[in-house]
Amino acid sequence: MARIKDVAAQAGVSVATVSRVLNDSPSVTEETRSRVYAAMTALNYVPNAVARSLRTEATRTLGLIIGDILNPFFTELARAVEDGAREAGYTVVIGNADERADQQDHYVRTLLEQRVDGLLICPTAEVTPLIEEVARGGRPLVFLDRTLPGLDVPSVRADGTEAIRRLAGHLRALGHRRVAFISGPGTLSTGRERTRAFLMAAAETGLEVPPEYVRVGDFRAGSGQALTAALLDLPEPPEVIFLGDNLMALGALDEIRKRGLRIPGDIGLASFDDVPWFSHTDPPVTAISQPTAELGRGAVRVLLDILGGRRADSVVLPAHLVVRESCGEARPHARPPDGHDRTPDGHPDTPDGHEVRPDGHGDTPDAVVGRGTA
Amino acid sequence: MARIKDVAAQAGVSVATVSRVLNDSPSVTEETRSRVYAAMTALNYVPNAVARSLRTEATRTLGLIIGDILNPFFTELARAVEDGAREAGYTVVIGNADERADQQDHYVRTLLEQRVDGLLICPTAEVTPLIEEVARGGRPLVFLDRTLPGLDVPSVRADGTEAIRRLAGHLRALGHRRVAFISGPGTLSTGRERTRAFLMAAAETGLEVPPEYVRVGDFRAGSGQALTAALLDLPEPPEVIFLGDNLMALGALDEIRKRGLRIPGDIGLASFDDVPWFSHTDPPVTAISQPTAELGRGAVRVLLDILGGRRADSVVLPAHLVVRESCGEARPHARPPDGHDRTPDGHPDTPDGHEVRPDGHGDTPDAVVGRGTA
DNA sequence: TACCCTCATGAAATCGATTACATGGAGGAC
DNA sequence: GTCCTCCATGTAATCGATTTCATGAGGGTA
Repeated sequence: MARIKDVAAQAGVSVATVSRVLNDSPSVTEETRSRVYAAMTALNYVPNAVARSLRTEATRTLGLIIGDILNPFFTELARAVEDGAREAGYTVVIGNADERADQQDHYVRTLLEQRVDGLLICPTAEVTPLIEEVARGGRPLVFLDRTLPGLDVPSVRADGTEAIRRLAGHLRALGHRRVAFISGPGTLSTGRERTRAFLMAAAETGLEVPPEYVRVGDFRAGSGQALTAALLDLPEPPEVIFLGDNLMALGALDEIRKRGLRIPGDIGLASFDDVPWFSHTDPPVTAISQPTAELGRGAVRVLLDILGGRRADSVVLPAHLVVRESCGEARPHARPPDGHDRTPDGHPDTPDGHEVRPDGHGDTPDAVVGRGTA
Repeated sequence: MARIKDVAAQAGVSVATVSRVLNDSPSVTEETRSRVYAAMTALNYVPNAVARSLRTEATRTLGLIIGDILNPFFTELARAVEDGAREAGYTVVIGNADERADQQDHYVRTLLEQRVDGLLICPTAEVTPLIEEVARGGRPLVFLDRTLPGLDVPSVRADGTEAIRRLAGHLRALGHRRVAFISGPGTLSTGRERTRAFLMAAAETGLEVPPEYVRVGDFRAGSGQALTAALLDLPEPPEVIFLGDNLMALGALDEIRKRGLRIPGDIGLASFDDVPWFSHTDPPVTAISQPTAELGRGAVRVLLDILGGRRADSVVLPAHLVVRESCGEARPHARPPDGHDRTPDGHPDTPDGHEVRPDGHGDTPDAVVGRGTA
């Protein structure tokens, strides 16, 4: 493979000049420049980013560690991160923690060895010694989606409190009283926050939530299914089950379908996270939609701010309730022959403040910014 | 950041010795080894993979270029590739071509600059000059899912011919005659092969497929929706529409739902690609399932074979028909109170040879191997 | 013509690891 | 006691780029 030295020889110049051409230095004659370009194409020269990085101490690469690559929320997030990074000329290396702290740490180590310029982490557990070391070491680091307490690391995440409050109101308005919540692990900030928000909203709204109605899953399909089964087997099962993320909702759908129960007639269902196919299930699922794209791009922006030596603020974006039919929204029996059978589209904010959106595509929420982490 | 030189000083040895410890060389005293380890932890030493790669000419990194990161088929594929690579001690850098040849080439260039040890590419278009150069240059390269003609590059892909034949039989058995196909671009091997397989199967089975029933989409939701609309607007619309991939099926569902048509009563639907949520749509979608995990891990294995200097064979794995309800399978009107409302689970191969699988989870198919590409 | 300034270019050090080769001490054989 | 061997360790070259500093040609001015 051709090296810069070969290009220099072919063009009859020094390696320094070739390097200047590579880096668009202004102090190169137009004539020399074109001779160098000619040599590069003649030799099929591909600059060696490894050598460049060794010298410049920069890889123009960002590391992203997500919780679970099979979770569409994280893949959407990853896509947004990639988009933002590419626009800024960065490559992204993705690590899949598979919701395991050891695997998360494995990727942190690998990415540090690879000398990524900065890290975006969706932390999978509580503070590990390695994460703490990275944070204290002052390495460019941003938490995404989830945060860790006690570290001075900016974070970019969504806040579902208001959306959950609206969901509670929606359920109450439909006449439901007994609502269960299957949350995520208490070791994750998202798990804790959603539980707290749900309990608060339930109390405010007057929903009945006995202790056995609050279960802790692991944000994966299996636990959603198992815990749904447990709830359905209670002497007095809930009228509605609210799932803490889209994978557990998938598991819940499996369990409900397996039992031959009808939604929302026999059991109502709602989910945190909105995914494209929620509008195609039987029936479409009422969900809380996170501004995934804005989260991903926002996190890249914050990280690039740190890399650029600018001040980095944490970002909190609101999540939105998307009402569909899975909690008992009226479903017309006769469909009009010519078109929509539900509320028409086009950002219709209903009087009680939530969004009725049969198609599941989002709008751009406004950002709430604050300094550092709690 | 601590360098190998600092560790050497701290441990009172030379850098060569530290390097030997890093690389598990046997010729280091146990006592020296532990002194070096102590120094490394004391200094929080993280080896610099950039410097190592420059010297060893190996990055232990594989490049993967997928067609579209929003397509669950490709994200599943990516996950399988990552799993396989991690087990072998490799990191994967993913590039998202977004189904655009220029973006694909952009990532090829970037990955070459990063000196990945090998490339896995799901080619997004016909042979570009860059791809040809890479192939001719003898760089470790494997095509995944899609292939390109005329290049001596091994490929790992699924063959849907038999599954499509079974789908045709299934449709015929249900009494359908007029079946339309929305294919992928003719520039992609998968688009061409699926069209050819469908036309062959239709002819064999006695389905009516006038030219206006065969449309060419781009494997993305938008085209699935638009082309479904076009088919439904025909003077004599088809009884069933078969979509060439899961994203176009999503678009078709959107269009059908928008028009208030019922599936399968008003229009039947089937899809190439199976995704987890197809069993939760209204109604569950009959689909052709590709052995995604085996494809991804198989491709890594082939690439590692090339890297290890072993002979590399192309791999072709069969796809499977998964019958659900969207083409007219009988749906019970009364559900039993205690459980399943459809065919029971457990790998039931029905007499006519296809799999009836309400849950959408797969089995391991047998591999068909052959030398090189066509 | 002499002097100085500008600017394009080149020579060589450098980044942090690996590794071929050199070295020296311990131990065994005679 | 001498010599040879083996083996743990050290010295220094190397990978391919960037970058600092030196250099010399060319041009403008007095």
